[in-house]
Amino acid sequence: MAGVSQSAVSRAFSPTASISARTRQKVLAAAASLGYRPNRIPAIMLSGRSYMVGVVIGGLQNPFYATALEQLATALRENGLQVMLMHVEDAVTLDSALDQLVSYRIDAVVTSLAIGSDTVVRALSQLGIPVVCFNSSRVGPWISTVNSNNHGAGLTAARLLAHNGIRYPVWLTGPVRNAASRARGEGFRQGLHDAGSPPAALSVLQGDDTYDSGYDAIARLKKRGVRPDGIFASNDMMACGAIDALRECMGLHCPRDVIILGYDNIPQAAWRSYDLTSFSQHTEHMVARTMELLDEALATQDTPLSRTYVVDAQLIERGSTGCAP
Amino acid sequence: MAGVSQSAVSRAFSPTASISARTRQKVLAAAASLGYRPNRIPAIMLSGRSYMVGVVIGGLQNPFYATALEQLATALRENGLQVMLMHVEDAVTLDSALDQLVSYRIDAVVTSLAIGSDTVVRALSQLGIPVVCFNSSRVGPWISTVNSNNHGAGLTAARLLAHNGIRYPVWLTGPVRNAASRARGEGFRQGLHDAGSPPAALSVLQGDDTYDSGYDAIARLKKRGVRPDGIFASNDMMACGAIDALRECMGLHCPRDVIILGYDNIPQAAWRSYDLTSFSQHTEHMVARTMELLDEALATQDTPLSRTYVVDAQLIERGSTGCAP
DNA sequence: TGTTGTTTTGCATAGCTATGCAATCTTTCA
DNA sequence: TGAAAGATTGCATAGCTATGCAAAACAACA
Repeated sequence: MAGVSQSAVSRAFSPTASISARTRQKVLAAAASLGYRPNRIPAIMLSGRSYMVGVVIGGLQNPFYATALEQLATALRENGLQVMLMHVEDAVTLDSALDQLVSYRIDAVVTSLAIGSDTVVRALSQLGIPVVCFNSSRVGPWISTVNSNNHGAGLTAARLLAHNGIRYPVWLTGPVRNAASRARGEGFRQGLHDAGSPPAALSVLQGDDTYDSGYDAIARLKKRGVRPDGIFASNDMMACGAIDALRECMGLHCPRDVIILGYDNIPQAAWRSYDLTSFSQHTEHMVARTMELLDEALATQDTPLSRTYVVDAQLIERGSTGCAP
Repeated sequence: MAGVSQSAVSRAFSPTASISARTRQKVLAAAASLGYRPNRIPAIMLSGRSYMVGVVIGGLQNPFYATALEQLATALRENGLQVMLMHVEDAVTLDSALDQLVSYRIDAVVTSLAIGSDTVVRALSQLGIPVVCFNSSRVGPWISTVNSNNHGAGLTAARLLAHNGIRYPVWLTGPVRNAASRARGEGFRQGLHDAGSPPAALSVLQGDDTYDSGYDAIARLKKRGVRPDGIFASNDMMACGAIDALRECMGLHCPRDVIILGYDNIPQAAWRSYDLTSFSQHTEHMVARTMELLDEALATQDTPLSRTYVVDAQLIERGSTGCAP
C-alpha cells in the first residue's frame, strides 16, 4: 500500500534504522490506515531475546508485595521489558511455572519466593537464564539477590527495645522457610544479647505473615501467662494483629503498656488506629538495583552474573513506640 | 540425538499427537539430558494465537485489586493462559501500553480500568482483540464487562441506614471517572429517596479511593459543621480513613454515634480496629465469569463478543453497623 | 502370503520480521 | 559534467516448530 518493500516497513518502525523521513512517513501513514502494528514475535525468534521478564510472586495480599510489584512492573516497562506474571503459592507449582516461562523464552526471572527445588535452579543455570531474588537467600551461578538489611534491622529493633527498658521482649516470626524473616530474628536476638538481655526472657511466637496469625499468637501468649512489654514482628500485618489482640485479649495498650515494631512499612502501618513503627524497605532502591542487575545480566548474556545487594531498611518511628504523630 | 526427525520431537511434546510411546520416550530422554525445552514462539507465529492475555490494572495498593489479580492470574494459568501484566496509572500511558501488548500478539485483554481513549477501543476492535472489563462500564463490539451489582449495593446500603433511623447520611465517593463508584452512589441516592429521606440531608464527600482521602473528607465535614450519623463509602480504604477521622477529629465513635459501610470487603475490613461492614464483591464468581467470557471469545475468534455479567455483592455485616463480632 | 486397514514417521512448508549485502539513488565537490 | 562518497532501498535469508500429506511400517485377517 505504501509502495515500498517489506524491509522498508520494518525499518520504518525501528528508530535506529537507515531510512528516509519521507519513506517512513508513507509507511506509518499506510500502517495507521490499515491498522497494522509490527509483530514482535518473529524478532524474538531471530534475536533469541524476547524482552519479557518472568515475575514470580506469591502473597500479593501483603500490601508490601503489591507495592513492590507495582514499582517493578513500572520500572520494567520503562526499560522496554514486558512482565510475564506468575502467581505461585506453593513450591510445587513453581517448577511447572518456570517451565512455562522458559517455553516463552523469557530473558530473565525476578522472584520474591525462595526458589523451589534444586532441579529448577540447575535447569535455569543450564539455560543461562538470569534470576534476581527479592529478599530470598538462594545463591547460585545465575542468581543474584537484592535484600533489605534484615539482620541490621533486627539489631536496631533490639536496641530500641533495650533503650526503652524492655524486660519481656517478644519475637513474632514469620514462616521458618522465609529467609528474610529468619535473618530479622537473628539480628534481633543478637541485638538483645548485645544489650545484656538474658536469652530466656525472649518469647518467640510463630506466625505465618498474616494478621490472624499475629492475633492468634498473642492470644496463645496470654494462655502462657506472659505479659510482654516489647514486640518485634517480622511483618506489619502480624504486628497489627498483635496490637488488636493485646488490647482485646490482654487489655494492654500500645505504646503505654507495650511497644511494637513491624517490618515493611505497609500503608496500613500509617493508619491511625495502628500508628505502627516499622522498617521501610526502600522499594524504590531495591527495584532500581534489580533493574541494574537485569540490565547487566542481559547485556553480558553468556556470562553468569551472581551479585548480592543489601539495601538498608529505614526505621519509621510512629506511635506504637511512643513517638508523637 | 534421539535419532528421530524434528517432527517427531515436536509430536513428543504434544499430548494429542500421533506418536508411538517408544519414540516419545526416546525423545523425552534425549531432551532431558540436553536440557531442551520446546519453544512456543514459532507456534505463535503459525497459529496466530499466543495464549497470552494482557492484564491491565492500576491501583494495586488497594488490596481488593491485589486479591483479584491473584485469583485472575491463577485462573488464567489453570486454563493454560499466560499473564502479561501491565501496570498503568494514567489513561495516557494506557494507549502505549496496549500498543505494546498488541505487538506481542496477546489473545485478549482483561482490565480493571476504564478504557482510555476511543482510539484504543477502535484499534482493539479493528484488530479483533476481545476485552473484558472488571467494574468498568465501557461498551463496544469486542468489549464485555463483569460488574458487581453496584447499584443494588447502593440500594441495600441506603435501606440499612434508613432502618437504623439515620438522619444525616454521607456518601463518600471515589473519583468521578470511576464508573463503579458512580453506580454505587446512584443506587444509594435512589435508596435514600425511596426511604423518604430528603435529598438535602445527604452530604456528598469526594475522595480518591485512598485512606487519606477518606480521613481528609471527614475533616472537611467537621469544618462544615455537619455531624453525620451514617456513612456509605465507595471503598473500604476510604471507610477506614473515615472511621479514624471521626474518632480523632470529631470524637465520634462507630457504631455508637455513627454507622459506616464500605465496599470491597478487603482483609483490613475484618481487622478488629475497624470491624467494618462491607460489600464483598464475589471475586471468585467474577473471575470465573471472566474466564467464561475469555474462553468463549477465544473459541469464536472472529465474531465480536459483547456480553455483560452482573454479580451480586454480598453484605458482610460487622461491628461498624452495630453487629456483634 | 496377499490384502486391507491402521499407526507411525519424515518431508516440506508456512509463519513474519530483522538484517547483511549489493544495488540504486542522492548529494557533494572538483 | 563527472566522480566519489554517502544515504537509502530491495533482495534474500534465517529463525524453530506445527502440521498436511504421502510414504513407510505395522497389524489383522482371510
